Amino acid sequence: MLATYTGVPTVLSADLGSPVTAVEHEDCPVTDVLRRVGDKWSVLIVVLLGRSPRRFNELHRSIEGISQRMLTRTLRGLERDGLVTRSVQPTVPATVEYALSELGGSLLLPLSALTDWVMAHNGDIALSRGRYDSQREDGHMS
Amino acid sequence: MLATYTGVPTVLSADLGSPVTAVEHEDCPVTDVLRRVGDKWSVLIVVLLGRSPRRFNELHRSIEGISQRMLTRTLRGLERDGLVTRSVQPTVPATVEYALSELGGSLLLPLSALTDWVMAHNGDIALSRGRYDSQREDGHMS
DNA sequence: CAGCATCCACGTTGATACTG
DNA sequence: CAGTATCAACGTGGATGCTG
Repeated sequence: MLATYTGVPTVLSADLGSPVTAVEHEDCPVTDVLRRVGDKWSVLIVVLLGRSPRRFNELHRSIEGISQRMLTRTLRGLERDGLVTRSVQPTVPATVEYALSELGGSLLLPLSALTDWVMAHNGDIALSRGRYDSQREDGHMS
Repeated sequence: MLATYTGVPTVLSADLGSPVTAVEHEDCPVTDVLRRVGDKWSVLIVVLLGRSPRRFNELHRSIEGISQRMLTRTLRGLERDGLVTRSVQPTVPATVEYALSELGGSLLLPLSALTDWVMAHNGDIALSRGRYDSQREDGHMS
């Protein structure tokens, strides 16, 4: 089931300037997607919509703690990038359904690779943090 | 070369509360790593250290535009999580070498999955943005 | 129901100056 | 060389009130 991939990570063979310039870093499409993935709500919304399409308030109720403003903003961003589709039914009052696009669906796979890694190494990270933090608090003598 | 994986993305089968509570979202180790991956410098530093270990100022020169403060902060964060190792040579003045740990190296694979996805679909995203933006500016009539 | 507009708090990042 | 300390700017996210 788990193919233990042994090749060289492609990030290591990517062509980077030396030094990496500020513009290169800022204009890089990867940087761009990483920012999106790192924001507070995008991934959660993508995952939820990956399970089933939902209307605006349905989504709002699915996520405790998200403000209306941020739900709107995040959905607009995802829609703009083509990851999410927005369809308005001309009922009164209006009904709007959000769904994952094919592009958005394809993002779930690399996303899963990342979340699987976290679940596998989460314990190591916690241990490392524990060690690091305890070394500072008790005297941090050389 | 490219194994077209057809299984169900594991993020979709992950157990989530309904609604997802604020605490669940905040305490989730995945959320945590996503924030790190989404910050401005972490991934770049991980990739650079994945190519070769470097000293502090070496790293500083490798990345145009990063401030000394942010380089320090980012390295501390990566070290705390156990992704990067820091070794001090007792020379005068001190020499400090940073390197990717085994854990950090293992992160390069899921990271590559993500960056590969971006390189493959970058064009789609750009097109979608173009369409979205032009629809708003020219009159956005119904 | 599905938003937008406004104002505000906070966290992240950057600039600058200084140190073992 | 490899940092720390302080202050300032900016962007993200939240609260509240209003609307087609």
